[in-house]
Amino acid sequence: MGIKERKARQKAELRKKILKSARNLARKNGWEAVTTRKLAEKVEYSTTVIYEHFGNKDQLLLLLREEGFERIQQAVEKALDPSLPPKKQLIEAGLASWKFAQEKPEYYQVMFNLGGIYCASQKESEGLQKAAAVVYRILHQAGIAESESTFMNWWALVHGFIALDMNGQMPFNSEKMEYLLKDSLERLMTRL
Amino acid sequence: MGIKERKARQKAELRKKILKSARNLARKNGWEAVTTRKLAEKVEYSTTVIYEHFGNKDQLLLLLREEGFERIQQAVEKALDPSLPPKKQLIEAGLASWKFAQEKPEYYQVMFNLGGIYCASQKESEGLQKAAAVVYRILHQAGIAESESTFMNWWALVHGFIALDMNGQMPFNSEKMEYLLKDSLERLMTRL
DNA sequence: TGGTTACTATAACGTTGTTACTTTTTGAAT
DNA sequence: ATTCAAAAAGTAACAACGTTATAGTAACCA
Repeated sequence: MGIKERKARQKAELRKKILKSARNLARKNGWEAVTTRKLAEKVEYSTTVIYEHFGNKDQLLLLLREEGFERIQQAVEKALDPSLPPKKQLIEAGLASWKFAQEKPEYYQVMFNLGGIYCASQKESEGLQKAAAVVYRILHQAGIAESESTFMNWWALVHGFIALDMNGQMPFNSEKMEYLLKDSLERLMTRL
Repeated sequence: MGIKERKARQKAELRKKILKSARNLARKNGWEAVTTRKLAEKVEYSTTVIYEHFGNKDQLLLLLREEGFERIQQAVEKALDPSLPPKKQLIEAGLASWKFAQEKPEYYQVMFNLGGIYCASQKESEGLQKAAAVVYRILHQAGIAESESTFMNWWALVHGFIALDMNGQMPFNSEKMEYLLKDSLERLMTRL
C-alpha cells in the first residue's frame, strides 16, 4: 500500500519544482518577475497550487530565505581551512560570503530583502543563526574578547559591501569592490 | 499680469505637496503603502496628476532619493566639528549617518532600495556623489593614503549596520547596534 | 462671444496576490 | 464493476496596482 507514499513523494517533488522555478525566475529576470501566475505556468499547474503548498507567496519566499542561509553557511564552511589561523579564516569566510552573493544573488536578495523583494516577516531565521554561529566559532578560536563587537563589525562590513555592490551605486565595479573588501577584512583582522 | 507666475507657483506647490505626501505615507505605513491612488487622494487630485508632474512613479521616487542624499549630506556636515581631528570627524560622520537613517528611515530606504522599495534606475546619483565627497574630504584632511580603500571600508561599515538593523534580523536592538557601530568606527580609525 | 489651449477627471487595460466556487480525479467500499 | 466521499486541480472572480487613452472642463486670447 505505497499509495500514500507515492502521493507524498509526488507532492514533495512538485513543491521542490515550484521552489526551483521561483529561484530560476528570480535569477534570470529578477525577483519582480516572480509572480504566482508565472510560477504556476512553469510547473504547468494552475495558480492555486501555490496556495495549497505554501499558504501564500510570502511563505514561499521565507522557505527560499532559509534555503539561502543554509547554502551560504555550507559555502562558507567549505571555503574554510581549519589548519589556518582563525584570523585568516575570517578573511576567507568574508570572501566566501561575497562570492556566494555574486554567484547566487537571488538567494542573497531574498535573505536580506534586497533587489526589490521584501518579506515582511520579522521572525528570527534559524538559518541566519546557524550562519552566524560559524563566525562566532572562529572568533572563539581566535580567543577574541569582544566577540559581539567584532562579529557585527565583520558582518556589517561584508553585508555593506555586498548590498552596495548590488545596488550599483558605488563608483567601483565588482572586481574592485571585491579587492576593497579583502583589504578591509585584512585591516580588521590585523587590528585584533 | 502675474497669472503665469501664480500658476507656476501653484504647480510647484502641488509638486511639493505630492512629494511630501509620499514621504509621509512611507514613514507611517511603509513604502508599500505609497501608491499613485493614495497619493492622489492625499492631495485631492485624480491619479493622473502624478504622471503630469513626474512622468511615472519611479521618477517621483528618484526625486525623493536625491532629496534624501542632500539631506543626509546636510545632516552629516552639520554634525561635524572642523576643529576636531579628522579621525574623530569620521566617527561623527558615521554616527550622524546612522542617526539620519533612524530618524528618517523613509529617506534612507528610497536612497538604497531598502524596506520593500526598488528603483530600477542605475543612473549615478548626483546627491550620492556629493555625500561621498564629504567623506573623501575628511580623509584627505587626515592625509590618508589609500583613500579609496578607507572610504569604502567606512561606507560599507556604516551602510551594513544600518541595513541590517532595518531588516531586524540581527540579535541586537537598535541601541546596541549603534553602540557596536561606534565601536567599529573607532577601531577603524585607530588603525589608520 | 467664440475658439484654442491647458488642465483635470473618468474610465479602462493589463498586472498583481488571493480566494470562493466548481469540476475532475482518485482510492476505497459495496 | 459501480458508487461515493474526499482530495486535488481548475475556473473565474475580487480588489488593488501602475499606467494611459479619452473625454470633459476651465481659462485664456482674439
